[in-house]
Amino acid sequence: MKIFNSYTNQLETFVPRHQGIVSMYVCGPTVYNYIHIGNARPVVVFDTVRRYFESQGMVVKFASNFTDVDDKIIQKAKEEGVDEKTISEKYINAFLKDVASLNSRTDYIKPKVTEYMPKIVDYIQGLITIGYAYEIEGDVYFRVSKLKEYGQLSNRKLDDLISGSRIEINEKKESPLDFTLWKKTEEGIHWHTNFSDGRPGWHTECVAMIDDIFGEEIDIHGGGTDLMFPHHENEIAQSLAKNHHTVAHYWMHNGRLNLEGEKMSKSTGNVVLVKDLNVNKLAYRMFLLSTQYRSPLNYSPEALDVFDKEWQKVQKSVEQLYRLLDLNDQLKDNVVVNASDLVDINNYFIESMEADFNTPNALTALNQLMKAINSKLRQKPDFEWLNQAYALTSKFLFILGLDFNLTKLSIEEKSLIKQWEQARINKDFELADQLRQLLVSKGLI
RNA sequence: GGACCCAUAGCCAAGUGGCAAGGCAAGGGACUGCAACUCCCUGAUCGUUGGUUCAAAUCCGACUGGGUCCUCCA
Repeated sequence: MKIFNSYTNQLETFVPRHQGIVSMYVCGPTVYNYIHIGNARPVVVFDTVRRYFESQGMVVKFASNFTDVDDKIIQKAKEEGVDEKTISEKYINAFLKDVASLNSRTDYIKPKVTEYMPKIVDYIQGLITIGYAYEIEGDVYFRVSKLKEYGQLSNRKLDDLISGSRIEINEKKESPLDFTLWKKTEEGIHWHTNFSDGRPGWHTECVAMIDDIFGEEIDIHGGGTDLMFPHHENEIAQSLAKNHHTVAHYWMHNGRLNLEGEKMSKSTGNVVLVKDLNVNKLAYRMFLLSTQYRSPLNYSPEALDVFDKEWQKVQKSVEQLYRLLDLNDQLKDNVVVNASDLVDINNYFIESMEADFNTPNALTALNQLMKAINSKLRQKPDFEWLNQAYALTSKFLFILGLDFNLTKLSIEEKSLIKQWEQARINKDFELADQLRQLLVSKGLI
């Protein structure tokens, strides 16, 4: 398995710290609104990464946070005249619902800032103790100049950062690059600490959570490229200071999703929400996987329509295959795939995924498989081959997160389908058309 | 202003030194009781321009055109 490591800026062979176990952390949402289709990209990308490792027999320990303390949440709470918890709970639930609709797993560790406050405060206190942070008038800042590695991840030099800085000069800070760990405030939800009454900056939560959940370095840290600087750079800075390592062995960053060529973000209002997508959500997932995760991806309704059709084709082929096997009582479990054409397709699929999760090529393999199945469905049934093809299809769909439920036919349904087939053989087309209409209305063909 | 990325057929998109995958659209054909579905065939001097090499979409330089980050953002 090769993974492009953003920290070293090169393709590297993936070796987990502990054999057979993969630890992953992905930066999660700030919960003040419904997620848009761009927010869904890292969710789907890293869910697919997780699914692939699991399909290879590895145990994946996966965590992703909820930022439930933030200026925007406080502002929203004020606007709506409710407390912050009401807002964050509402949008955490909405997030999980949207994630599930994209067939991304929700069974992962979900730490919240509000539940991590003592550990975040301890983390900050620890940084002060070792001289990597300082407190001024109740605010606490990280002392960036003390860390010569700063800028490695985002490939920046300290001098460039200072000269190119558009950050307003904060007189209190020692250097404009120093970032806030704790901010003194009495507005909105806040906590009492030795430094002041206030709340944390947003860079400490992830490292404090990773420290607590994983105890040591993790294998993979994921997130969008836009988080590289400053957020991930600052995570690394804090971790280097406190733990002398860079949090993760592999840093993975997914590219942005643009809307009709324009940047999409909640703050500009230029958004399409996941819950408002009017196509099958799995078609949207397929669209997201149709481009390599590191490349930018441009969304347009027309582009999505293509995958809506693609998805329906796949769905139809898989259903037909399943129905045929079911109708003939030929469905089997634990099928070994050894037909040479299927083995070739499987090899291509696996090679693609092993090459830094090349999902576009994995989708090509899925396409080849569908084509092979469609051809075989027109021939005299070879149930051995068809069962193998079904097993392979199920595997591909699981890994890509495009799996969907198929239910076995009842005896009555089987009988109906057989009657329809017989009517056609008998050239009783009036009866055949009636039966076909009935079967279509039941969603069986 | 500083840092960085991208440019492959009408559209989407793989390929990162050895004759340019795949999908959509388009055209042709096959199958079919009618439908729908499906299958087969047809398309590229890889943005422009210099260079390195036996060999370049792929490496290096310049140019042009897009985009990202430096501020909240996934």
